[in-house]
Amino acid sequence: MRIVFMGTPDFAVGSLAALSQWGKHEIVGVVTQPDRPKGRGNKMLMTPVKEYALSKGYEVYQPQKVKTPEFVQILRDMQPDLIVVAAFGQFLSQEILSMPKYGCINVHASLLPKYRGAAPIQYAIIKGEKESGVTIMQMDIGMDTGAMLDKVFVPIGENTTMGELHDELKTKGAELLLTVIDKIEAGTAVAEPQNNEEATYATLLDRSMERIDWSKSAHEVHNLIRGFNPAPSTFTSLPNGKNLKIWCSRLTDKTSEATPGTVVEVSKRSFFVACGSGVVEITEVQPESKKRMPAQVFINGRGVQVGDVLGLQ
RNA sequence: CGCGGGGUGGAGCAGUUGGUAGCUCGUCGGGCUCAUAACCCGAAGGUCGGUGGUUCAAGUCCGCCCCCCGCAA
Repeated sequence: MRIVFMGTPDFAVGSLAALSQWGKHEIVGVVTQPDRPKGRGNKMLMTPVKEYALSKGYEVYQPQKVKTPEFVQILRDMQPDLIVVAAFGQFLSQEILSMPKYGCINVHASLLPKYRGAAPIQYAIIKGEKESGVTIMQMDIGMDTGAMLDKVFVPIGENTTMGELHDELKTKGAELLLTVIDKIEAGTAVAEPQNNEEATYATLLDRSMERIDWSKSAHEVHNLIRGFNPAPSTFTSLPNGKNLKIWCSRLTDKTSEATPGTVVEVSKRSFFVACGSGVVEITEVQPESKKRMPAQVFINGRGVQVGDVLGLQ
């Protein structure tokens, strides 16, 4: 069948690459977000999906809005039998949803109806979930509200980071996508409606969430740190007023009455910070203007001492 | 030309008003120990990012270049 793929970040590349390598169906177009100025120097950067699509020689489209009559016509000219969407970042209109013979399906990185929305992988970890997964659904006009076609489950360990979970969901999601497409083509796919009562939302991440609130519990702090690793990462402030990114932590069974944010112990390999309840061990950091480094190395350079209080500014 | 911070032995840092380059760790050798990421003794290892310049003298001052990073979008 003729497939149009819509996606933007690295997560979507997993699905596009799987379709490409599969080779069973023709990818007649790839739609992704427009290039935007990003990073130091504000250079224009293409999306990961565009980069991959170009390397495979696919036609790439980057409309500001797919809903415009102009782009809808372009889509129609592609004569898609199926539209596959993965972390695209734009809403589709009913006109587009009903265009392909087999409809539009979405690869979503959570166990719907939980964590509908933009940042499902981060939220699953921040909320301390023990399990997440990928859901493939038929799209409808709502945000991740369509009937579910299939799911794959992935366990989340105590120290699993967002990056690790992301990579696993990307792979598992891509595999699942191929089996679902087979079922759709064979007419054996079964769509199960979502229970809206159980829906939760993973709203867009907000910059202010990156600052660690040490008055929260050690579990919450640890979940935030690993949920934001490797992006956008969390930070706190040092006594000298400079910021310190916190990349990696471990839970401990220590306790402390010290003010939250206080460095209560500095060992050779890491340092320990008091939280609202419990103590977290910090194992990897990044000072301003420096590369990320193991806490051990930071300590060697006299980065922290017992008694320092983090997060005061 | 978005704003800003850095490049000093393998790593992370210090280096004051320009005048023999230090610290913590690692590495190597030796010792102690049931043992160790612990402790003790000793050793190796640096043209101070590059390039011009000022000076009797530059890691330290000035110009240009290269690389790295934080913030903002």
